[in-house]
Amino acid sequence: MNAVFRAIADPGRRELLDQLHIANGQTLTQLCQRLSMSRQAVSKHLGILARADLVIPLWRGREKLHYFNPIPLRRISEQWLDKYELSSARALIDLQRGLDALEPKEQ
Amino acid sequence: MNAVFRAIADPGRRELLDQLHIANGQTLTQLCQRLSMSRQAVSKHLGILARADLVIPLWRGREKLHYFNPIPLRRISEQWLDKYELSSARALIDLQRGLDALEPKEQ
DNA sequence: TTGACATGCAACCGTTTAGTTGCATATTAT
DNA sequence: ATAATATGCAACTAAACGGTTGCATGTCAA
Repeated sequence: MNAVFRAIADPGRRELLDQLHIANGQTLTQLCQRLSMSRQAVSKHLGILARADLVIPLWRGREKLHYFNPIPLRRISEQWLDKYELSSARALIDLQRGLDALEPKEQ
Repeated sequence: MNAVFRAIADPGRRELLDQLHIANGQTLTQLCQRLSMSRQAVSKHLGILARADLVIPLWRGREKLHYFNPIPLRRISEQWLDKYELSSARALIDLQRGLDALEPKEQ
């Protein structure tokens, strides 16, 4: 799961996911036409996304079509984010208590 | 929002969030006792988490209590993850189509 | 079969990152 | 007042990262 977190940490790679979200199954050349990144840069980013399973490449002759895979993001959501989401009210109450114990002088 | 993505990209910082999730409002010294990280390392990580608003520090005398703030994660969830979640079925169909157009020979 | 096209690979460079070490500051307790 | 405690700050190092350049490989089309 760490590979996914690292992969989505870069704005360029998130932009890349957005592109595939708009039009799935694009080639490397198509992607770098829209993204004002060099081919090599895009290629490296796609490699990182593929290693994180966020992108699945399919060879079609000399072209490599890139497909977005939503499963890793769902795992992040269910196995990580939700844990904090469920107790977020509790966390905010804790914070409020901390503030209450501190602020009386500042009134 | 980029600061949040970068903040949660590091496993040590995610561990730190987990600690605060278990017990909110801990001090720097308490946190590095449980985490087998040096004090300076934890301190730097807390700085990054605080700059991303994931942690809110409150001074109490010479102690600094650290509170987890769930709001940025909720924003990630609602303004970023959900976009992909909603169209995840579509993405999987696209991928299946790509596979179908390729695999007949491999049967 | 040859030239154009799509991509990969490897070396390199500058910057950022995570982490350490050493010292400084401020607060509490004796 | 002084010693112990809690934290901050600055400089430094090693590794990772994002990006570029140059060349190699494989596929299609004339």
